Formats: sequence, structure tokens, C-alpha cells
Amino acid sequence: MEAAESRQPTIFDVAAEAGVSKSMVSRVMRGEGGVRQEKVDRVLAAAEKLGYVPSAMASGLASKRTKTLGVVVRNAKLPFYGFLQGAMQKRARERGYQMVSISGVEELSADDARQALRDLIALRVEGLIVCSAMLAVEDFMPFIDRIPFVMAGHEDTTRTVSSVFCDEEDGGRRLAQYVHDFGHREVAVFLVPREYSVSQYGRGMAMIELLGQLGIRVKVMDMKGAEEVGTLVDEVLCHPRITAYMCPSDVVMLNVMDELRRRDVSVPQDVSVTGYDGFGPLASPYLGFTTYRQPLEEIGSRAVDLVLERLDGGDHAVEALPVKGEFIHGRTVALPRWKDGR
Amino acid sequence: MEAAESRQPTIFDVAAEAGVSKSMVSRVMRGEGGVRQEKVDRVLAAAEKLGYVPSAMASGLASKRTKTLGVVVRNAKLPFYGFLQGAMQKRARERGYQMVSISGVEELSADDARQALRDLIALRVEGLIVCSAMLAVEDFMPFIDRIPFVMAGHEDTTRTVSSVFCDEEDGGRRLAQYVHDFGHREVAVFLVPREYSVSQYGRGMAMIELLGQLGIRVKVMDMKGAEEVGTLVDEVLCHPRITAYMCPSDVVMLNVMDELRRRDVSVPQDVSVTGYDGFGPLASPYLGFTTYRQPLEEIGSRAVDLVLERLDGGDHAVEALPVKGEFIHGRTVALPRWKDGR
DNA sequence: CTGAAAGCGCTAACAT
DNA sequence: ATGTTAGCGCTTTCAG
Repeated sequence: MEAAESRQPTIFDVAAEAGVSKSMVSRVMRGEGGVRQEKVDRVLAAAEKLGYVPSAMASGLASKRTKTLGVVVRNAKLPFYGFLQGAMQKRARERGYQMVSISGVEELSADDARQALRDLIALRVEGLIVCSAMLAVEDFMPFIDRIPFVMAGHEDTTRTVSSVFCDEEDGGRRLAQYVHDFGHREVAVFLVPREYSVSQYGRGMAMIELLGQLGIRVKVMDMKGAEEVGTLVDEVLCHPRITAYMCPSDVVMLNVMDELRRRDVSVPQDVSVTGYDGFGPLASPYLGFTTYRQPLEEIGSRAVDLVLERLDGGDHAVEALPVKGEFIHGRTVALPRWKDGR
Repeated sequence: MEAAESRQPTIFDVAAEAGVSKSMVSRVMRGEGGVRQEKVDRVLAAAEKLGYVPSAMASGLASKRTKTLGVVVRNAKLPFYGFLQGAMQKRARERGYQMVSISGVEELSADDARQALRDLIALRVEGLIVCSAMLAVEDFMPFIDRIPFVMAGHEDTTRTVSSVFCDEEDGGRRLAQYVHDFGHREVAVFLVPREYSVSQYGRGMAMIELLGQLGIRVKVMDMKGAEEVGTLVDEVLCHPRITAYMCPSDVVMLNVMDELRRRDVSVPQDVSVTGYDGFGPLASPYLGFTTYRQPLEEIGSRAVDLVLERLDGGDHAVEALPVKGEFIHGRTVALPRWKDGR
């Protein structure tokens, strides 16, 4: 452990220090076995002394293996991706793989996403997990039969690559059923554009569909992105018979709750509100949001398993793997006013 | 863009396809200039057709440059790190560097952190940013004079490496002063152990100190980690003259708020509460937390600048760079009951 | 059990 | 302006 002169020590330096050949060092460092213990010790000591860390570039080049998985994350700021990334990292490590991620800031643009993809391919990661709907099929087409791809967190509706994602159908329906069972008969559903998020759009459509089947009047509130719900809330408030608001995410719900608060509308006394996601700070019992928890842990872990499976398993069919989440009873849904007898 | 047989195309394949030498391909791919336009086009076309992406390993090996910064993140699940990572990613890209991060799950253990560090060094990143107090000085000592290191998000109190972090002194004092100015005279400060987080401990100590100087009675509530504030809240409630609770983070504040809610204690009518962090969902006006916003954007960006500075600038002194945040007026601090005349 | 030697895919002189 | 050649640091035969 002494200060080496700026240059990073190479296998050669270690070999010299230990008085063996570089092949020996290589074997020891990779724990190949079949080496006399004495040499092992000598090499390890020398490596430690020099602070030697084998170059992943050199070894990767020579061995054509990197034992690394790459991840493209849409937006590091969103807790959703943080949780997903965490889950994947954990699973990858368990399975003996390293994981590197390149993430976007704000919203990773399509260009950024493409660049991230190229960077990861340049690193010769052995498998790729994409957590961003920003990447279109064309973007990974060139690499698709070269390296295993999996999408995590969003369904790939084009069925080009396998995907693992929250069962939006289940989530949307569970929430809708719950709202219905409480007796609400006119409901506003906040819906994001499909282009903004397939998942959020999907859960919204599931809500709308079931509510309709249950004979409930649905007012669809089309959102631009995820912000600016103020005017939409005003609009809903013009319809006094609407007693429940269903949001596409907890974050949107938070905004809605804020707008309601500013207008002195109490939740759940005056209106009921539901969210979607159920993780991170917004899942705190302090807020008591009625929501649906996405199984991020499982999504991440299965995504990793899926890439690894194709990695050593040959080619499997493209799979779409919805994972059911968990309904969270909160304190934001109650009987509608008119049933409440007030 | 046709399906290549599993093997990734090399510079050689492209050269053959374009009918030029590999040096030509190398030059074109790196945009070296001084090449006849016709050849440029031919090479680019061939590369596109084959889906060629230069191997970062091979080029890194040959050029001894990776144009990559490495980041060790403590816990991807915490929004704090997500935001920091986002800011760094952005700045790195602006400055023409790639950034790869290896993040922990839950709490990155010391061992994991060491491994992450080694992995990044193995990749021969040109600079390293550590966002985890879990790494002790010994861990990076071997590499410290080999590659630029910077800590982001926490001060390196050992003064071994440069660090960029939130000015906890300022934050703690601003909040304490605010609470004092409202007329509170007996205050509880929730304090995490120094080993858990230097930053959170630091801001807590700053609060305690200033409150003391202002003649306020301070009750220090020692926390184990960041959880389990229930019993602590009970304890504080035994002291009816304590009218304000100061928390080391918005997350802790959220827990405290929840415990208070369960006990039917209203904020800010019954007691005032302050937090710390001011980003992400918890910064929503819906919650209206009175807090101090950490300048994560600036911390991340300056951390990147700092590494890059040492990268091409030779050796500078070790710097500790506190960055001031912003006080956030919320709705969780009000006049103490006894002043309120109730 | 160990060393020598031939690459891995690319860059960087060096020629031409 | 373009081709040739010698490595970069490591793994992997292949001999011994």
C-alpha cells in the first residue's frame, strides 16, 4: 500500500514484485486454483502492496467476458427509478454480475437514451435492461440479436423485447372496484397521454373500463404531462356529483391534494382521492394515500433474472411479464357525501 | 442495420465493408478530421449498416483514456442520491464525460462500497466521486494519488479528499433562528448519531449550538438511526413546555408528523416542526414543511467540476466546499401555544 | 504446477 | 490523405 507513481500498476508490476510470471498473477487474481499456496500468498501480498486492481478493459478484451449488466434509467430523480435500480443492483450482485447504470437527468431525451445505450454497448455489457419508454424499437433493433435485452417498469407493447412490469390492469381495476364499493357513482379519472407513459395510461384505461362496466359515470380528465392539475381540478369541481378523483400516480395525487387543499376541499370528507405507486416517502402513513403499490423489488429482480436467463440459456420467446402489486388501504377514500348523510 | 451473427462487429469488419484500412475507420469514428469526405461517408455507412459500436475496452486500453467518471452512491432508493446523481450526470455530460455509477441497495455496506470502488477503478474511470460516508479513508488511500477523488454530499472531516456538501452550519442556524424568532423558548432537537450521518449530525449540532446561544432550552433527542421516533415523541410530549421539534431531515420529520397525528397533536397549532432537505415529493406545498433546501444541483455540478479540475489541472490542495442552501417557509411553524393566547 | 507466446479490438506513432 | 505497425494489460492456449 505505498504511493505508486501516478501510473496504475499492471499485472507486470505485480509479477516482478512477487517474482513470478504474469500468467501466475492472472491465475491467482482470478482465483483459478491449482496454484501452490506459497505463490498465491506472494502474489496476493504483492498486489495488496501495490494497490493493484486488474484492468477490466484489458481482461474484458482478452476474455471477451465482462460479467456486467447495463441499465438505462429514464430519470434518476424519480424515486420510481431509484427503487428499481436498487432492486436490480441487488439481484445482479446476488447472481455474480456487476451492474452499471447510465441515467437521465430530468427526462432523458430520446437522443440521450440512444447515447446511453451506445455507451453501454461500447462497454460490452453482457445484458441490457432498459427502464425508459423513450427508447423506440428502432433504437435497439441493431443490437437486439447481439445481446439480451429486457425492459423493466414498462410493458413493451410492440412485443420486440421481453418486459417485466407492474400489472396495471390489476392495479387499475382494484382501485376502481374499491371506489365503486364505497358507493361512488360519478368519478373523475385523471389520464396522462399514452406517449407520456404507457404504464400510467394503461392503469388509467383499466380504471375507466371497469368503472364503466360497473355503471359508473366517468369523467376523463386529460392531462398534458404530470403537472398543472389546477385547472383540471377546477373543472371537476364544477360537477358537484363527482365524488371521487382517481390519479395515475401518487405524485399527481399529491398535486391534486394540494389544489384541493387550496380550495378548502377536504379529503376524504368532501371528495375521495386515489393514487398509484405506493413506495418511497409518499407511502408514509402520515399521508395515508389510498393507492396501489408497485412490486418494484420483484420487477427489478425478475428483470435481471430474465436477462441472465437469455444470456446463458440461448433464445427464449419474447415474454411480457406483468407482476401484481398490492392494494393499499389509506385514509383518502370514504363514503361519498350524499351517502354520508351530510 | 442487418442482423449480424451474434459476434459484435469490429473495426476490422467495418474497414472491410467500407474498403479502407482500420486506421481510417478509427479516425472517422473519433471524428479526427483530415479525411476525405467520401471516405468518411463510406465508413459511416458501413458502421451504420453493421451496427458497429467501438469497444470502449479496446479503445480505452489503447488510448489510456476513458473519458469516464465513476460514482459510488450509498443508496439508490433515497431521493437524495437520485437527485445528486442526476445533477452529476448532467454536468459530466456537459463537460464531455461519461458517468457510470454503482449504487447500493438499502444501505451500501462498507464491503459493498469497497467493492464498488474497486469495480470503478477496474473500469479505469478517470475520476471518482463518492457519495457515501461508508467508505473510510483507508479504503481509498491506495488510489488517492492515482486518480482524482471527490466526496459529494458529505464533508470529509478527515480532510483527506476534497468535498462538496451542503452548508449544514448555515442550514441548522437558519432553521434555529427562525424557530427562535417565532418565540419558541423550549425546543426538542432530534439528533442522529454522527456515525450514521456526518451531515445530519452536523446540522443538528448547529441547531443546538445556536439555540443555546439564543438562550433557548434545548432537549436533545438521540435517535438510533432514522426510524422509530414514536417513543421519542412520547418522551417529548411529557414536557409540555417544549413547543417546537427540529428534525434532521424531511423524512424524519414525516415520521414525527405521523406520530403526532396518531396522538392527535396538531401541527402547527399545538407544536411547530421543522425538517431539512427540501427536495423531491416531500417538498410539495401540500405538505408545506418548513425546511432548508439542500443545493443538490450545485453540489453535484461542482463535484464534477472539482474532479475534472484536478484531472487536467495537476494537484490542488484539498478543499472543503460548503454550499449554502435555501430556507423554505412552510406551514409547520407558528407561534407557540402560550404566545398564541390559547 | 508454471512460464512463454499469441492475440483480444483499438489507437498512435510512423511511413508513404 | 491514408496505410502499416507496434503495443495497451490481460487471458488463454500450449509447452514443458
